[in-house]
Amino acid sequence: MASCLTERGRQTRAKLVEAARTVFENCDFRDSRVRDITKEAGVAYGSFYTYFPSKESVVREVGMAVAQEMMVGPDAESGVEADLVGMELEEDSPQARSRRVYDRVLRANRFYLESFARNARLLAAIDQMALYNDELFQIRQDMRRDIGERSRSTIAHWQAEGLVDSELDPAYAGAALGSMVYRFAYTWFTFGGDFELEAAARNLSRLWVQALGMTVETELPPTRHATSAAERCA
Amino acid sequence: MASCLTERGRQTRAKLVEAARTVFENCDFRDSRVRDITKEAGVAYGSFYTYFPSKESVVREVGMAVAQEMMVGPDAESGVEADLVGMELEEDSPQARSRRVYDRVLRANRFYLESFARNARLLAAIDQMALYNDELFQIRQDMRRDIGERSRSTIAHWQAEGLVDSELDPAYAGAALGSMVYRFAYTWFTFGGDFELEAAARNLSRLWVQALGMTVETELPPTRHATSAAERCA
Amino acid sequence: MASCLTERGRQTRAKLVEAARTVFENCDFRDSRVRDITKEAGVAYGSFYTYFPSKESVVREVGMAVAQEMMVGPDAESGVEADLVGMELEEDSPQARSRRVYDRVLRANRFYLESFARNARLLAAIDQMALYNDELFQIRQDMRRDIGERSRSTIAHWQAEGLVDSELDPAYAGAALGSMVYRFAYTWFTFGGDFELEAAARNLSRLWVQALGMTVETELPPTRHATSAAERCA
Amino acid sequence: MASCLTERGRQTRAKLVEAARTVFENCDFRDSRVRDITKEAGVAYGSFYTYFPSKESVVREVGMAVAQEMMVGPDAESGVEADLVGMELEEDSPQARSRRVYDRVLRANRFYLESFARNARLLAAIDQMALYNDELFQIRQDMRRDIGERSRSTIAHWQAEGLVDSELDPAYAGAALGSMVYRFAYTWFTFGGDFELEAAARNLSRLWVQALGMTVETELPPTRHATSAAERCA
DNA sequence: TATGAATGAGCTTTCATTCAT
DNA sequence: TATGAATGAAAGCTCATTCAT
Repeated sequence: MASCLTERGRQTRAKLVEAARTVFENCDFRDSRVRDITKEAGVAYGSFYTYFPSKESVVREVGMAVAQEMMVGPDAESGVEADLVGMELEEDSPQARSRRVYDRVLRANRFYLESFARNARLLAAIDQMALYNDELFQIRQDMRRDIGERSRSTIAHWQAEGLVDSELDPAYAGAALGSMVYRFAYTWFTFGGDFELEAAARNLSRLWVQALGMTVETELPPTRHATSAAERCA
Repeated sequence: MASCLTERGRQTRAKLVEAARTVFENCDFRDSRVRDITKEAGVAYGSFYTYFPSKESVVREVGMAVAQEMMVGPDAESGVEADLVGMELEEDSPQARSRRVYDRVLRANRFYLESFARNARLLAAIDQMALYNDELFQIRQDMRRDIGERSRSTIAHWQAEGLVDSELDPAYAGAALGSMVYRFAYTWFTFGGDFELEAAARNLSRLWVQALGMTVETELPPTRHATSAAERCA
Repeated sequence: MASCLTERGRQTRAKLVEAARTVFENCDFRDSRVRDITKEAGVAYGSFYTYFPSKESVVREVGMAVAQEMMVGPDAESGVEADLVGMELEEDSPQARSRRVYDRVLRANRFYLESFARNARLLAAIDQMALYNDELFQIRQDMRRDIGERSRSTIAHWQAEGLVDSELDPAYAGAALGSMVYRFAYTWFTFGGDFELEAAARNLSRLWVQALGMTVETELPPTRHATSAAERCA
Repeated sequence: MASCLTERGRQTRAKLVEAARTVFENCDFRDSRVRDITKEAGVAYGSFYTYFPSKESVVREVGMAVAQEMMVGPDAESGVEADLVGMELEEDSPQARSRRVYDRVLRANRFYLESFARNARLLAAIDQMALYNDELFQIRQDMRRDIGERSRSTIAHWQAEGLVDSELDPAYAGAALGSMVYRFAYTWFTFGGDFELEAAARNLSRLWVQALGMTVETELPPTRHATSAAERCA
């Protein structure tokens, strides 16, 4: 596709895609006008249709790009599984393993929250579009299926190793924990909330591993504990 | 308001609200035409404006009604806290308390999932509309703040009693666990998933209490364990 | 028409006509809703159509009523001629006659301005409606023809008597002087102006008779002369 | 503004303005549909909104253009004052001055009637729109104020020179004589009338100067005098 | 390719009129 | 008669898409 374009054409196209991202972040794509995109890109109105057959098509392009971005590095959904693949090969004491799991989970979640922060508006937009855009719906569902399967298998492995509560169904647990991280981030960045990134990553990770039945040793006293101390004694 | 209308008027209005619900479930309210609503309700186009000053206003009405429905009974967001208020008054052994917490959490989550199942499409729609409808945004944010505070205070109490991991920040934990249940349900009912209600409720509840550091005794072997058994040995 | 109605019916109808007047005074009849009229009248929406086949019809009724009112007493258009009919029968010196003409003109104009003040909004509305309402156009044109003819004949008589400049064409003069009074009043009451009724009547009348070539003896120093004195010497 | 458009755009815009003029002449702007204008202009419906943000805005444009046209040359309202500015500098006998005043008044009125004849429908329309269009109302009122002041000051000067009846209040006289000419023209061209332009100009001018107390020497026997001769003896 | 004017289907809202009670 | 809900034909405005230059 890109190969059919001249250099100049490729640049114009890129400007349009970039502009579309910006515009979609600021207002729902239903409220985004082709005019807004071309203005943002600094190209003529008509040029949009030189590169895209319709407004829908640019949505698809942007949507897929964002999905891709969230998928690379730590996992797109829970921010955990992708990075954990292969972990079970290492062998040592349960405590040490738990600790290492926690560390990785923490790293993954930190990364995920950072990514999310950058793309929050767009992710929300994409998620929403999936509700009425068949193509995005499909992408979303595939992603989900994929991630679900990976989570399930990872957790199942850990169960086999006795690292994780065997009472849990790995399919449910994977979906639930992925949901936890995703929705926490979504809510925070969409509706606002008095949270900090590091504290969020630590708390989410702690909940994550404990939920599966692992124990986590004490860390430094969390940042915001002081505030809740008053409450505890009230 | 309803008192200003004749019986016939009240009926027509009700038909319109009901129709709006149906329509909003099937397509985004941006794609919902006033025509769709009146057709669904079986009334003339103009009659819509006899009862609502604008399309927006019926959204508000439906949105608030749904929010109300989800708020009654167990809590709207996490499906847990509302039902747990007052629990800390009872006194007995930690195990017994944990058990009782788990039971209540389970009951709350079961109820929540059932409610969600009934209103899934609409809830998704409302959630989405909140992104570009100021009024719904406000409702949503208020709900969230309210629920967040309740979760936080419940968890803080449990921490004070030594029932819950004191390392966690109750504000983060409350938001995260609420997100887990909400998003699990949302995803399941919106995008589909091979889950069962009872199993979902049990798994979510187990994750919920364990995440907070409580231990839960073994139950009957979960329904779907057989399936994953093969996996465990693979 | 009225005879086909019961007493109660006649009252309701009257209330509606009165309400229509009020409404038309406050906003252009195109902006007046049937709803406004029935609300003002304190009757049910549907009752309007019990008495009038359409919104247009009530306009006609109100319009004709107002036209009638302005026609009685001194003349509708110039505020002069009607009252002057028969004057030529009296015989005496030109000065005395001029004086009497002026007095009558003054009286007529005073009356006219007073009537106009009461009905200004409505008169403006009617005048405007005549532009696109055939029936009112006809009424207006007939009125005009009638008045024109009367003015013309009065002035022609005075010319025959040597009272009025024989150089003027009575048809043009009649139309012009009628226009002067009408438009002065219209502008004043519609767009506002720093005028007083008595001063206006005196000035208009003086202009009126002088325009026709009659001389008017000096009166008391006019009210607002002081202001213009400064100007005169500037 | 016009500079932002391509040549083609300028043409289309001009076609629309012209079409709007035509349409407004034939029916009240409330009855004028955007569709009528575009059809008259021979362009697509949507093109209207390429050049005007609303139906209202084209009214403003047309209204101001017409106001401008009537303002240039002799005065917009009375058709007199503008042309008379500076006259008082010349010095000679009262008769000669009166004569010159009359000549100028005549010239001004002739011009005014000619202009009015060309734009009659539109002027009526604009005048009417001013009743419910705030912007036009303002334009109208400003014009009026401006003209009123000029008339007043001119007449005041003449009074100081002893050329005009000092009994009159110049503010009233200015407004009244302006009204006379305007309304005579309006009525004639709107409702019809058996008048001729030259005769109208002469009669109006004679009335104008005589009203102010100036005397005008006899002219050639007026055109239509024959007709009224029969009357005079009747 | 790039441009921006041209197009018209489609949407919300209004409101005169009708009609069932 | 009185009532007020029901009706649906317009109308203004938007904006994705097309097209001529």
